[in-house]
Amino acid sequence: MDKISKIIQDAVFKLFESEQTVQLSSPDPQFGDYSTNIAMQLAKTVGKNPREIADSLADKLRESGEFSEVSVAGPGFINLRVSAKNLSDLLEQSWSEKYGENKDGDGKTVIVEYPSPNVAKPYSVGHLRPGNQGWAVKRLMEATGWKVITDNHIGDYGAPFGIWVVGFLEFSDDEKLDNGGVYELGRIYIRTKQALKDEATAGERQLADQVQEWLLKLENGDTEAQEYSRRFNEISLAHIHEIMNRMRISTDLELGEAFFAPKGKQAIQDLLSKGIAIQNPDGSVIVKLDEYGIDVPFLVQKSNGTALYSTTDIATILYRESMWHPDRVIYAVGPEQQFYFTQLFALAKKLGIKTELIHLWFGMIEQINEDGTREKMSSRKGVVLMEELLDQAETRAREIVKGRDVSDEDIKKVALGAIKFSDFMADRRTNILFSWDNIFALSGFSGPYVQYAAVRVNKILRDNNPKYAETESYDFEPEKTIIMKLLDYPEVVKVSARDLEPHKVASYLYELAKDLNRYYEQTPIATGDVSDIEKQARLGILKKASHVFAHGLSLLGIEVPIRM
RNA sequence: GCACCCGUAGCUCAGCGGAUUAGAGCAUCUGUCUUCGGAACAGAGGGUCGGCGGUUCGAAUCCGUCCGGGUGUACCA
Repeated sequence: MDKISKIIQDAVFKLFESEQTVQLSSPDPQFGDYSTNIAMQLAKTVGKNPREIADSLADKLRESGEFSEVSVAGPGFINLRVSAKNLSDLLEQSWSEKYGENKDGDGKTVIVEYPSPNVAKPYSVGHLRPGNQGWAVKRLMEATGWKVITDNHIGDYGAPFGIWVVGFLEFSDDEKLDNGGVYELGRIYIRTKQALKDEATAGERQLADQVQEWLLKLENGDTEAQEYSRRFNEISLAHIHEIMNRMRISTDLELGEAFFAPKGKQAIQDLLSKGIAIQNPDGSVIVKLDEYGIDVPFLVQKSNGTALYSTTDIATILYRESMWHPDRVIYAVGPEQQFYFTQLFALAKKLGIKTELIHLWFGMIEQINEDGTREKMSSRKGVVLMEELLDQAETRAREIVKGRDVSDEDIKKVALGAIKFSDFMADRRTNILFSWDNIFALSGFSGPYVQYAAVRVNKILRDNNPKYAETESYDFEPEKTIIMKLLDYPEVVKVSARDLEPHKVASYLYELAKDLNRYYEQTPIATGDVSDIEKQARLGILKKASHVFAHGLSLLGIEVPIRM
């Protein structure tokens, strides 16, 4: 596509001495393979009517000999056709082992933070998106020439700890905890949150005070508190790692809030001494951000002296700055924290941090109520756990392949493919309505549909041993749609990485899969009376398609099974 | 109140660096089928792109405004 737009660009320059960038689009096939509305865009600056401009450009483009057909339509669209043979040559020229990747990142360093679950409760679908999309963004950064460091910023500090200890002492015991593990911790957490709520409505704050006391104890190095913290975190971390393993995501680092809390306290002292932060009479510490248009002061330390999220996050920014000098940091965190992050980023600016800080937020996962309204999924109403989701997906995948020779490994790939792909169906910011049928979709716009197309391609390649062939005499006409689609891939990766929108890769892969399924339906590859040249030429295209499938799916954290 | 997000087919969602006839999946209906693997393919019906106004030769897309829904708005994370 670059090459084609460059040809037009040159023609535009020669005729009108304009450097207006040419945008190509894919029109309805009846009009052409590519089209551009450059003539309309030039009309104003050139001072001629668009139709006239289009006509003279079209003449010039015909002279170039690169197009099999050039026509002008409507108010001044230039529609172009390129022969399949030319497109095939173009693909061959731009092909490499790293087809699709680029160097846009220029070796700069980016830290991607995900999935950062809290230790307080079992891993729920609430953290599906940060983990899944965070991983995809990491992969996109890698594919576009960034040096990537990933960090699991675990929520292993702060209020949840206090809530746990209070709840554990009040509603649980050693035996229950030993038997229930992380699920018992989850129960304790929910139960205690409820008790705190009831207490608050009754105008009391006994439990709330106890929660804060335990936090203070922990910060002051009380051995009992530290022992509780160690015990609870150990249980939770093992669980988090198990789920991340099943989701096939990992991070380079795992520096949680607990790690940064002491550093945070120190950082706050520095801010105070520099006069950036202000201590209120009640002991709490704030930073004013009026000059950034934010009139709510940023609370960075509670009145009882304990740390909160902002405290540890400031320390995290400073720590990363000193360790890695990142050019960019991406936080894969839910949308509820948008305001918090605008505050945090404003403070970073105030501290002179130059790093590009990005809050990669996602639409919420909602559930549908009986009255048809939608509502955010919450622990209060009963969340779906990640473990449950993975189990169910595997069970369903297993039922489908019953009686076929499919490995357990492959079943898991399909199950995971279904879950992950469904998360990429919509734009990152769109709220997702949780439904078991959507998330396990096996046909239509779904992970398994794409995986299936890839598996078919690979099977044909395995059975037919593609080898280099002289394809000069072959016109590639039946493969034209697929070749054009394959030519689009690098641009898709580029834009997807630029916008941090993995779902664009997903849409693309679906379209490629669809084109391929249609292609098999009407074009024999290695059956019937297909000549050797045809066969090898077709296998050559399939080989490239196979690469793009594997590459694109891997950007989404999805693997291609052997059989399914 | 203010800030941000959302409103496109019965449902779930694309498209929104303007442009030739607004797309996909699911659901419904009809075909293809002794398959290089049917988790497939071909086709049908279904839309005042929330309302109004503006910019433009041209608006689902940009701007304004109103309506409806969601989220956030310092001692939670």
